[in-house]
Parts: sequence; C-alpha cells; structure tokens
Amino acid sequence: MKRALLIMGPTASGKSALALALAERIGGEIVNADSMQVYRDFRVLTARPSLEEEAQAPHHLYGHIDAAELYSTGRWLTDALAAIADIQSRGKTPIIIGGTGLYFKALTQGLADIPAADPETRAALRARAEREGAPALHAELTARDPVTAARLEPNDTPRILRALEVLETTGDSITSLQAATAPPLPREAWAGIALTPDREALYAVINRRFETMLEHGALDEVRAFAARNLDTALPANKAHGAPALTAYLRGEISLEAAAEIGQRDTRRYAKRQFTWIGGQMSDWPRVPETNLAARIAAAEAALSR
RNA sequence: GCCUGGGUAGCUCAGUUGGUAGAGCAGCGGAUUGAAAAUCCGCGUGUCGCUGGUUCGAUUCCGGCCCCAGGCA
Repeated sequence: MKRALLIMGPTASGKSALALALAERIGGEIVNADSMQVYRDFRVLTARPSLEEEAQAPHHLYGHIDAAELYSTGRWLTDALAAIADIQSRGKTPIIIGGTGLYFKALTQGLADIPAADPETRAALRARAEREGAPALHAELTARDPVTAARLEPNDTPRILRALEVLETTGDSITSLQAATAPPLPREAWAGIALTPDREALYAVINRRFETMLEHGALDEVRAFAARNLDTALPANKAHGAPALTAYLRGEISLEAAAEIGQRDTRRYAKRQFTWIGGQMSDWPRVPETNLAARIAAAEAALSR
C-alpha cells in the first residue's frame, strides 16, 4: 500500500500546480485539505482547481458540498479517510494537499470521537453568545468544566461554544474526551512537506491573484451566492473577499476598497498559516523553493525517506 | 521669486508651556481537537526634514537650507 503524501502550504503558494505535477509523476490522486474549497459555490473566489485542471488527474473533496451546508473538520476527516483508502485500494498514492492546518492535525494526530451535537442545542448556545457575550458563557463554563475553561480565553467564542455543546451533548468535558484520541493515519503511513515561500513574494502573489479572481468571475459567484439568500453566518460566506464583495454589490463600498479588504484578509490568513506550520508541523520538512522541480524533488525525497 | 500652510511610525495624523513621543489603520510574534479562509492572545516598529545657534538638555525656541501643497506674481 502506497504511503500518503501530505502537502501543507499557505494560500496562493502554488499547491494546485504542484499536486497536478506530482499526481502525474508518481501515479497519485489529489485530495483536498482546504476548508473552503469543499464548497461548490465559490470556485474562483477560493482558487479551486479549474475544470481543465481537474480533468488532468483525479480530484477528491473539491466543491462536493453545497454552500448551504455546514461542513466540519469531523466530516472532512471521514471523507478524507474514505478517499485515501479508496485511492490506496487502486494502488495509487493519495496526495492530500491544502492549507487548513486543523485538517492535517486531525488526520495525523486524531480528532476526539465525539458524537455530533444536537443542532438545536447548538443554535441555542449561539443565540446566547450573541445576546450575552462570550465572557458570560466562559463564566458558565468555569462553573461546569473548570479545566477546559482555564485553557480558553473569555473572548474565544467558538471554542467556548464547542466546550459547552460537548458538555450538553455528552455530559463529559471536552478536555477529557480529547485526551484519548489516536491518529487516524499512523506515522508510518504518511510523509509530509510544508511549503514555506518567501512571505513578501507570497503577499505580492496574493494581491495579484485577487485581481485575477475579479477578472475571472469572482463577483458573479458572490452575486449568485447572495441571490440564494442564505444565512450570512454560513462558513462558505467566510471565504476571503466574499463579505467585502457583497458590500460592494450592495453599493456600500467601492470595488477598490473591497479588493483591498479581500487582499488584506488573505495576507493575514497566510501569516497564520505560517504560524501553524511553525508551531504544529515542526518536524515536517520545509520547502522554501517556489520552482516546481525543486518542490517535486522535495516531495519525492520525503516519500522515499 | 514672494506669501501662507505643512514636513513626527509603513499610511493618516495628534502631541510635547524645552526633560528623546502616541492614536487609528497597516504590520509583526504567538495559540490552535469538529462552522479553522473561523476565533483568540500579545507587541509601537521612530535620526520627530537637514543644518547651525541658544540651553545642563532641542523633536519643541531662533537662524539658514531642502522638500510638499495652495495662493500671488
């Protein structure tokens, strides 16, 4: 059975082109590890591979979710493990490539086995957070699950909500549930590399890429999404540039201002991805080179190690 | 050429009745276990245009010069 190749890289670092080249060279199939590229509605805005690119090699978990849905790390892990097993059963190498650090962590270190939260419980907690503010919920968590509360900041709404929802769904502390998790992919079953291009150069690519997205129909995607009248809090609407371009379409800001916001948010995201690589993937080989040949060589070296 | 206003952080600016300066935005560092392109925590990063003078001490006061904007020629 072929080992899986894991490639983490910041946004706009050229992951798709690398994945295609590798797929052809080593007989691989590509599995998406990007939390936004799973949503069907925003192909251009999330820089998903084009139809032509998808035709050049098998792609999995790209655009397979409707933007009206709530995807999650847990669902991705299930989908990814199934895709990996499927690919390996056909004698191919799974190439898991993306920029969502948490997805790679779930794959290589495990995700606590916690049953899905009841949607109504979840909605009620969210409404409370909206009304009362995160610190109030944090105070409640301190009373009910002091160990978890102690490691969460009072303003960290999503994590506080998650801790409370797990408490209500399972009756257990999320911290104790998280303690007993095993890696879905054993260490010997995968090799990973992290793309670490020069940051200034990457920022320039990000800025340029956003302009290109606008030229290739990003606004049409945003317009179509807005026309669906879905909840603006849906995760798909968190795609960089989506809220700002929506504001532009409503006439609230200029297109230039919207582009600047989209570019800025993308740059900030890239910075956090670098931080993730630095802190969470300290043992993954770094690949600072941006030319394809060097990257392919680094990937092959990692696989043969 | 003359007059007026201005030159302070990457940007827009505030301020110091003389004791080497602070806001917003941008940026930087960090965390990250189920909506993660999310969320949170932390950090001013500076020849105060240049140059003389006065002063214990000048970014601040005075002189000269340079640059920018507007006005008059």
